Amino acid sequence: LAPWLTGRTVVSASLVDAVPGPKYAGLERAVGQRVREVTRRGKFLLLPLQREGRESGDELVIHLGMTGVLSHRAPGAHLRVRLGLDGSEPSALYFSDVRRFGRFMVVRSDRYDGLPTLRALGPDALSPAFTPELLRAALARSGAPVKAALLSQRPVAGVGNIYADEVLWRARVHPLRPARRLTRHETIALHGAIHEVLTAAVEAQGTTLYDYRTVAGEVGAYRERLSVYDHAGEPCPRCGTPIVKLVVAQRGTHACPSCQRPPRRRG
DNA sequence: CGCATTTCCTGGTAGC
DNA sequence: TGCTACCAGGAAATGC
Repeated sequence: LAPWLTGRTVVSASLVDAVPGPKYAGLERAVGQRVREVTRRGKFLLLPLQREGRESGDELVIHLGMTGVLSHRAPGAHLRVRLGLDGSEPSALYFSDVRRFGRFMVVRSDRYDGLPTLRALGPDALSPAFTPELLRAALARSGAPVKAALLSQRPVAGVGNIYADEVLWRARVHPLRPARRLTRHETIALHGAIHEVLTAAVEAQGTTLYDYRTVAGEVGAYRERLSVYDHAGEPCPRCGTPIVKLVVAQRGTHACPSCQRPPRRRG
C-alpha cells in the first residue's frame, strides 16, 4: 500500500452496502486530506493525514478483522468502502469485508476513541522495541493462559489466533499455561518464535484460509507452512503425536500434547 | 483494574 | 433437494 498511497489526496469517501456506525466513524473527514505515510502497529493499519501540508491530527485506521480485503480494483461483492484518490491510476482504494468485522475509520491520533485495544497496544512483534525482557515483564503481569495473553495484543501486537498456535508450538509452550508461570527460557523461546513465524508469514504474504488476498489480489502462501493450526488429528511434525484441538479464550486452538506439556488436566 | 463471557456478522457445511 | 443448526474469530462491550 505504501508506495501507492503515500502522498495521495483523498477526493471522495463513500460507504457502500454498509450501515454508518462506529466501525466507519469519521470516514467523511478523510476527504480533502493527504496520506502522509502508511504505517502499521500490530494488525492496525495507520495512515496519518495532512490538510494543506500540515498534520491535521486525523488518522485513517483500518483493521481487516476476519475477512477484510484492501484492493485497488473493485471487488465482485461485499464492498463496504470506496476511497477516491487524486493522481494516476489506480485512483481508488476499495475495502471489502464479507463478515463486517473490519474497521475503516478516521479518528484523532491522540485519542483513538472507540479503539481501546489500539490505545493499549503492546510493541509491534517485528519492531526492535519488542525484546525478550519486555515480553517477560508483560507476561509476568498476566495470570491468564499464555494464549489469551497473546491474543489480547498487550504483551505484543500482531499475533492472532493462527500465529499464536504456530508460535506456541514452536516454543514448546502449551496454550493453557498461565502467562506468569513461563520460565525465562520459555519466554526467550517464545520471543524468538514470534519473530520467526511472523517474519516468515509476512515473507509468504500471509495465510489465506478462505478470503484473505493481498492488495494485488494474491493469496498468501503461509497456509502450506502451518505446523499445527487446522491440523487436528495429524501427526506433530516434530514428534509424530497427533495434534489435538481444544478451546482457549473461546478460540479454536491446536497443540501437540507431547511437545507442549499441559499445565494440568482440564475439562 | 483484570479476566471471562457475550456479541457482532456471513458463508460454508454437516446432518437430517 | 432444501431446510436448520452450527462453526469460524478480532476486538469491543458487558459482566463479575
